[in-house]
Amino acid sequence: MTAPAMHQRLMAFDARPVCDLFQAGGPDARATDLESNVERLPVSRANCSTARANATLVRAGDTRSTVYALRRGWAMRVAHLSDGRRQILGFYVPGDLFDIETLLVGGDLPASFAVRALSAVEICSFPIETMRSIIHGSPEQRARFDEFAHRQLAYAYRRMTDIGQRTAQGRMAQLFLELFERLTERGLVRDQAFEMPARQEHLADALGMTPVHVNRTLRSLKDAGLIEQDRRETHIISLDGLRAVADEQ
Amino acid sequence: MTAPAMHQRLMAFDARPVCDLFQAGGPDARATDLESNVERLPVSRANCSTARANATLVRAGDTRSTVYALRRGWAMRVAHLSDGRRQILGFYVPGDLFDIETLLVGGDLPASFAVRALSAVEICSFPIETMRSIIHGSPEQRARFDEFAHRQLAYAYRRMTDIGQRTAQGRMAQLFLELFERLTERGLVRDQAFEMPARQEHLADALGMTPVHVNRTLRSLKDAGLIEQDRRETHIISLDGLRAVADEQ
DNA sequence: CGTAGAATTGAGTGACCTCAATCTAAGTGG
DNA sequence: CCACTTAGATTGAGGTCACTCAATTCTACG
Repeated sequence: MTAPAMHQRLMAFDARPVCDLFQAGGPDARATDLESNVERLPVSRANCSTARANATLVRAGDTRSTVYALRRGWAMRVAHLSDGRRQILGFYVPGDLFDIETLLVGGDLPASFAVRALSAVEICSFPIETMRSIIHGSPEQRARFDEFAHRQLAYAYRRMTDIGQRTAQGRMAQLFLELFERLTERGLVRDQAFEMPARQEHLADALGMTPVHVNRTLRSLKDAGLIEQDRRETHIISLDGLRAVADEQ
Repeated sequence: MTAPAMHQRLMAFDARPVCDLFQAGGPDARATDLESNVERLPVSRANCSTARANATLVRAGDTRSTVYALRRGWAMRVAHLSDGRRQILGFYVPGDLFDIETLLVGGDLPASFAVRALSAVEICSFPIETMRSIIHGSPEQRARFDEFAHRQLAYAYRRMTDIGQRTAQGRMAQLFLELFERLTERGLVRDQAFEMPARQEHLADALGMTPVHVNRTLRSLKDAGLIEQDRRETHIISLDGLRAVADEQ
């Protein structure tokens, strides 16, 4: 399929629902059914695909012409160091758009950081030009996108503060609270519990600590009666307690 | 002065040169004279003001209607914790625009993080509406702004990686290299040396370490013959050596 | 000079790391 | 249905990087 033809096909279906993802998702956007927010996106299945855990979705250094929506599973933005160390810059959960920063750079600037699947994922790709025309077409869409960019920056700043200033327990609590909020917006939290495919190893790389220490930190949070973990589910027992730890440490 | 009147006055002078600040500043933008890039901005002096070191330029929680250009001195974006700890999220150097993320949020969302003067500063303020109309008026300006936002995010991600993964020496080297590059773009580097008003205390808060340890880390970099510090000047002796430390540690 | 802010240095401590072993759960093939 | 495998979680012991506290020296500036 030639590039123009693909462009045309994607423009054909109603693109508006996709852009609902831009919405920050206020209280009224909360869904009662798990993943319903994602499921109701009438996206053409043709441009959707799956990838297994650990697959590289966006390679650092590639020039990009696509943005993605994550429909199932988790993904992560990763900075790799030459000696194998890595920093997870952020997690993407179902319903998130990713690599959308591409839209911010005019030319064909290469991606600075990779995006990799954390679990098995189902993603949906859109030509950058489609997205760009959507954004440029309407001030409201533009505003949503701007707010999206602003959010990314705010999350990065908060995580930076966590890693730089907080103890292991404080960082962990902050991360759980962030995920709790984001997943709540997406309707992916039930009874203060949510599915979390991230391994202790991932938490370690996201919070700037070792897997071993993540384990001990989690234990202390469990012993304090703040959280529980069962299988792949994380349960927040005491939201207030977790907030206290997050603030103080 | 009423708000509309102020708006009108600011729209009167040629706003284009101000927006040159949006330019990333490629190799051809390099100036030979110190601060000439900043000095040649024909900005109305009427909306310029000065502040002394440590003054709060943007308070966290305030709703904002202004963006700023930094003409002299350094400023910093700061996240404050309840118990007095703080994380410096980034430094602003002469020629930088700041609090411009305001433009990203449509409503009157309050600023998430404060901006404070690091040294005595001279700043220049613009009503947000002026900036907004400039950006919306031209695709090129819009693209410059987008690239600006993208840069902010990239810097934040890099710093996060530094704090999370690198040793004290690696972080310090990375920071010096970033400042070196940015100040070079602004023509504020001469003989691989630049003026740096940031105290060890500031470096500590930016890199997630204590002032005492910053001191010892600086000493080790000096002893290794990588940098020198004299008065308020920081001199990069071995750019390659510093890069090696930055990459490996 | 005298004073205050900043930098420097020493000594002791603790949070977090490293290395390495063990345990658990969930496949997988016979 | 059960050995076998493997990824992940857990625990222990010991080391170290960076922190805390506190004293001293330097530097700028009135």
